[in-house]
Amino acid sequence: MPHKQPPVKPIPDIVVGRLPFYLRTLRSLAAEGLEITSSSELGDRLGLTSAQIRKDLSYFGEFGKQGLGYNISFLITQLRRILKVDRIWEVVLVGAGDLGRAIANYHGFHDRGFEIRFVFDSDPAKIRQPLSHYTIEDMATLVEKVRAAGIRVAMLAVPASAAQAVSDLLVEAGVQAILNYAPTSLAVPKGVYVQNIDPGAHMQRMTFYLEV
Amino acid sequence: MPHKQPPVKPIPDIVVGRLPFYLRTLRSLAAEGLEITSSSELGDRLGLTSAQIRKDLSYFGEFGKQGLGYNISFLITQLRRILKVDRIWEVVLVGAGDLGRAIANYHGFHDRGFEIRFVFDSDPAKIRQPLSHYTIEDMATLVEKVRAAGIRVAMLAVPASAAQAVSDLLVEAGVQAILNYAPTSLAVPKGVYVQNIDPGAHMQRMTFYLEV
DNA sequence: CTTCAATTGTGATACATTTCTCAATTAGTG
DNA sequence: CACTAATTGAGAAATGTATCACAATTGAAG
Repeated sequence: MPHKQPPVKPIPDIVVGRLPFYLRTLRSLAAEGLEITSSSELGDRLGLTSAQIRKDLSYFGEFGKQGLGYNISFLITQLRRILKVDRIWEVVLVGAGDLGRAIANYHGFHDRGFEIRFVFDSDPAKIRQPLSHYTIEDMATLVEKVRAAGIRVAMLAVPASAAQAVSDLLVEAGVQAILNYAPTSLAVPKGVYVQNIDPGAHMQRMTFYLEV
Repeated sequence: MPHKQPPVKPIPDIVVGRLPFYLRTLRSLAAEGLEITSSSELGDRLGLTSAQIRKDLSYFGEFGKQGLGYNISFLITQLRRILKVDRIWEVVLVGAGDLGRAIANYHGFHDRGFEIRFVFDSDPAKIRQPLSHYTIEDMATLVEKVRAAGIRVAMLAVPASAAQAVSDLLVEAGVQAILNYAPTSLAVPKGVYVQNIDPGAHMQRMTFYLEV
């Protein structure tokens, strides 16, 4: 009945990648007023098999009760701890174009463990202008400010042509995790994690399957 | 020396998912004025092994020349054909909030095979307002208009709470591919493809790896 | 108190994906 | 024309991931 402690073996990255979706689904179940769920209910909601969900969770411990299922709020707590979002990470947003603006105005990150602390842009016409409840700052001051604040997580919403240069600045400033919205590959040193968001790539992945 | 014809065996979806990134990288090489590349150059740019790139491409034919590499513009042509983006797909965008606005203003989709044809929202304050060079239309008219236009691809940029209902409308209208920006799982019938974009999930995937 | 239905966690198995390796081919060089 | 260096395509091997299947456990019902 005691649940085992943290990772003993390396966790497959593909498993890590599913955990945020488990967490998201659990929160939505909680919001519906449920207290208990099962691997098959989660699987149905997520389009995965129940076995996969149980196996994934088993990398981290024993969170369920045989015959009963999982206590939703307990599992939420565990997943938040595992993903290290049982705290708020300060984030730097670079790029105050349409996308940067949408990101700055989006209030869904806070619940998931993130809070934008700075917004930078290099366009003189934007610097010192307000954006959401931030003030856009000069990208020339990025390294010092980000480093001084100890920020380790960034969102990159600049044009592809500028992305690598900005990425280099972020790394120089001590950033270790970059969510890259620019449709280009970033070269970063070991120890820096990059996740890419490329809607065009997703679109093209779908058209492959459409009969013409 | 002849290159083989289209898929003879089922192509792993994970391979399909990488092709858009190969295409993106090839276009960027072409933009740099290069005419020839190799699997190792592509691999370096993409952070993949050369063997993986050769193996992936080999599902579709023989596009390279031993000793020489790949002709960039030829490979671009082939990938565009394979991904069926050697044409323009008309797309319906649902949701004219900050994100919908950013999507409507983004001009990067056209080059990759997509053109927004309609923008819908349900907010009376937005209906009939201009957005980029579109006019926001009443979501109540979505099914008829999308069906009449024969549109098969959608982008969904509405709040999570509305996403499933809108998805149902899109499916009813004949849409077969949905790029879902809402942080919720969609239930769709077989034959409808969904790709999810969830920046929060990407962020949480990265924090897992950060030492505290 | 026994039986039952539900459900977990996990070892074993099956399946999928990546990497390795190398024969074959190519263009360039002397 | 022979040699060399570069590079592909693909079978074989290695690795990684998902599914299966079932003992163990739980709470509820009778």
